[in-house]
Amino acid sequence: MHAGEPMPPGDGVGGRDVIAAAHLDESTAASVAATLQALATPSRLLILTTLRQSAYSVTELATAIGMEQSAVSHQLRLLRALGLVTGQRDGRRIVYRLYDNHVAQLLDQAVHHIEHLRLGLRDSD
Amino acid sequence: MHAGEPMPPGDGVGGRDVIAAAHLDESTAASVAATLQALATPSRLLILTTLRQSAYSVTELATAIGMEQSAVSHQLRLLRALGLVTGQRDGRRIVYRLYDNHVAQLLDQAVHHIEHLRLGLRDSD
DNA sequence: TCACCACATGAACGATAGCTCATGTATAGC
DNA sequence: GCTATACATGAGCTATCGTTCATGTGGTGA
Repeated sequence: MHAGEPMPPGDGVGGRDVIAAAHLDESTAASVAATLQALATPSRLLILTTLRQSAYSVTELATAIGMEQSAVSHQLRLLRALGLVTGQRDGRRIVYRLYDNHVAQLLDQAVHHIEHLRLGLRDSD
Repeated sequence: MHAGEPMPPGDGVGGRDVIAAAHLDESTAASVAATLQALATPSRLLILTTLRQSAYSVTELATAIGMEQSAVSHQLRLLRALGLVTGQRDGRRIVYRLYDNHVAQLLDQAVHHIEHLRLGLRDSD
């Protein structure tokens, strides 16, 4: 008798069933959280969604987003360490792009779900 | 083998094509980032993945995860404000559960993608 | 009504994040 | 070689986060 009922959270919105985030141990939770941190800040989210359209150099990114070069570089370092983007020299520039399709999908789905969630938000309490 | 090419993001795993995180304006980026912040911390991630299995009261959650009741309550307040969980009285307890299926899917897909990403991570630089 | 339980909430504190500023490193052109 | 460009990096500052501690609020049963 935990909480009343087992209550799987499905009221039928999506219908599509992914296997599970079932039961994370603390270390997995920490590592997943660390990667999600990368998506959890406006600046990095802008960097990633910009890179999702096409590859960009650091300066191009900075101007496109409206951040300073140094700030962008710092964030790119982080994103690289997390395996979300890769950089490749081209002359004196370094062209960054998303690491692979998983990153693009993670981005898309996150934005997709969150838009739906925000639509369902009432000013209840 | 996957880091080199351009990448139209529709080809891969799911087959289901979400529209795109295409070009976020700053305010959308901020709001999406705010929601993702909720998944970006070990404690909240543990709370959410626990609630994904079934509904729990605050005290149950606290013991299950190994946090203090106050800390859990603080985080639940945040998660509630973001529309990720809902609470409902049952006697003197308040039973929390995920708000809807979008939350569950967001959780699942995030964990799923990130596990794949972490598998592809080498100790490069 | 009174004690008790479950949860919420405000204040305070240490830790961390993201930015700017200044400087270092690598490539290209002269 | 020298200079300019493009990017990386370290130090430092401020703001914010997540936690704990103490206290408030609401429901329950004697």
